[in-house]
Amino acid sequence: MQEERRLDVLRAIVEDYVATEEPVGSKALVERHGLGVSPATVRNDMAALEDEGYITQPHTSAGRVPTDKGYRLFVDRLTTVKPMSSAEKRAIASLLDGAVDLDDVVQRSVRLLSQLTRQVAIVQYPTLSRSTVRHIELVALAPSRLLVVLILSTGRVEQRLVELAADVDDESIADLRAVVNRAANGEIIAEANAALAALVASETPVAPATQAVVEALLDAMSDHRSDERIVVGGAANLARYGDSFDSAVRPLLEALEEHVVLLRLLGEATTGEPITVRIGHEGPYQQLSSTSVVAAGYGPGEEAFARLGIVGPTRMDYPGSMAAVRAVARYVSRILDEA
Amino acid sequence: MQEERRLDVLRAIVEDYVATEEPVGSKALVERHGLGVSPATVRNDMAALEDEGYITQPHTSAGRVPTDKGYRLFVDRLTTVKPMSSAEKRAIASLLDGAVDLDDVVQRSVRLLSQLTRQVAIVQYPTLSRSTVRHIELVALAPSRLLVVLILSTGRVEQRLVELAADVDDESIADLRAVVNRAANGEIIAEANAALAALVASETPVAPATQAVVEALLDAMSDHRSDERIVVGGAANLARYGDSFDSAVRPLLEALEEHVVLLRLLGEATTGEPITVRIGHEGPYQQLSSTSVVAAGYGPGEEAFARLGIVGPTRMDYPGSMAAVRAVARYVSRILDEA
DNA sequence: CTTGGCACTCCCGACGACCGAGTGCCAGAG
DNA sequence: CTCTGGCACTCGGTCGTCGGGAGTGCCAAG
Repeated sequence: MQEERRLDVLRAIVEDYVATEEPVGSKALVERHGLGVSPATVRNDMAALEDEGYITQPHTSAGRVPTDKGYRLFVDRLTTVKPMSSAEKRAIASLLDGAVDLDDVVQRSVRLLSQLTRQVAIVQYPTLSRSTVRHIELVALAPSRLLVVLILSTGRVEQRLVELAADVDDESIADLRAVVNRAANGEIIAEANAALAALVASETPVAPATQAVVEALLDAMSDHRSDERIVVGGAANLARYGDSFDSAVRPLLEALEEHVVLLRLLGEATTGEPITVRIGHEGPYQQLSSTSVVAAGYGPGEEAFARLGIVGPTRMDYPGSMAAVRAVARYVSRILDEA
Repeated sequence: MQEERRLDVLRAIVEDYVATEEPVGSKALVERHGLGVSPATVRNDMAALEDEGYITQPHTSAGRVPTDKGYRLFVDRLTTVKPMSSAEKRAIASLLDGAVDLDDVVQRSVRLLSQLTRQVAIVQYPTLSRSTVRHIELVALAPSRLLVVLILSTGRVEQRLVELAADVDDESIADLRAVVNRAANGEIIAEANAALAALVASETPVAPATQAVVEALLDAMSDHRSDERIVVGGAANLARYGDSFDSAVRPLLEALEEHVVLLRLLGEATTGEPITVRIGHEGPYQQLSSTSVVAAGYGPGEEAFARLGIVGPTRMDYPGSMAAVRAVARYVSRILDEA
């Protein structure tokens, strides 16, 4: 009974603090939220919550502010992700539906996320590792010069230029095209990789052209650069941080330049929980101890191909952010599914 | 004679103010720079400079600060672009030489520029308009679904997905491929555009597939998005702005999100002056009246394909920035020349 | 367990004084 | 005519003081 009210108090503190950015006191709390008790009672609850480490006061005799632990409890137990309004859903759908290619999808998603949450948004390009090979095309640019084009299920296209020692005719190119497509098409990258490697190993002696093309394909598949690609947007929202410039904005601005850091922030693409929240010090970087990350995996089918999310101050609107991230992740997944 | 000393005073004021970020007074000036006159003399000169609008004082009886007009005079007449040290040149060369493709060149240039100048760097992708068509590839993803791939001489690859009303067989795809390649290969974009358009116009009746593919190609060629593509880096340097957060950082952060704004800031790629400086209010945006832009065109050959530059506070190190921008523009041009 | 009362703490903004850097002006020297 | 030293003046920034007010913790009573 009292336990329940305490949680109500914590929720009220979090909501008020997020809204006002100021430490919240017992009196203001009972006024703004309709908890039917007196300030004194709330004070007792606050003292208990402080003992348990959910809130603190910046100075003796000021209002209370949630701790990271408090936000954690709030996110885990005191809030449900509120679904987007149908108007918002329509806006999301219409904005994303106009996308013409993968780059465009990613760009639009970043923009959308940052506008919805008014925070900095991050979208990782779909990684190669879980996608499947849709088609391999060989184009003869010159008699001894092949363009190898690898088209993946996510819509990514990787290309490699191959110089051959000797000229090849159209027929053998067609043969080779058929061979590599038979080996790799429809397979996920890892399988395709193995199949192509086996192709070279089994064939004796290996034709030089086959050798060269397969090498180019393996190279294209293992290319880590596309795994690491990340797009950031909404940095202008940092301007709203107001105070706490040095403690929050500066390290975050630096982090935004380091895509490796961002990748770690987004975390691993897990198949379990659809949405992850990292609050303040829970993240891997001490300098970002006053920022939180809300992220989700996305991708066609069941498994997560890549991640997207937002970064903001620990004092942020978690329910809203979570809802936005989830919604965008779903729509993007759906679009990738259709493509 | 006195005129000359006045300009010395102005130069000293600009240099000191850029270094210290504080209004500079007559006494400090004669101490730090070796002008062999007394503070009182300098004061007279300052009064004259102020009358002419080159400097102002923030409050009565504080030091002087250069105006935009003062910076302009400084840039035009009081400074020469100092060449980079050979160590810096080597660093630039080694950093840029490792680039593997166009994307990589652009990425590295941004990073380099922002590190050299400690400002926000902007690099525009080379525009399509001057590049030539290297190859067009059609890939049947499904019987009624074609992937159109356009490969340009600059290394850019544009792709479009085309949905056809009816299925097409491999043979007609091969025919179509041959037709469009014959029309466009080796031509610069404008010519290719015209040739393809003529293709559709001459053929009667136009096959629906041809129509659709040509439309996709025209779209890809005239796609303004790749003209507008811009990469920004070094936003973390904004954190050093210190004061003037609202007046300078906020609008700049917002501008960085709007690539159209950045394009206007970089200005037109002119063949004349190799390097342009826009100081404060000289730019097209009132909100950015306390930021300056140093930019230069770059590209293979004589004519500028695209632009790159830096954006920073009006109170910035112009000689250093100009040197860095010029150096990077030259090296990038050279690399594109070789490729 | 809740509530009203009460004394206490301490942040914050206003007020005022002081200090010092910097200026403008003037009269005198070169 | 130009430069210089002197001098009075201005004014922004800093520091200490000082209430006001919001908020707290504790206690005794319901």
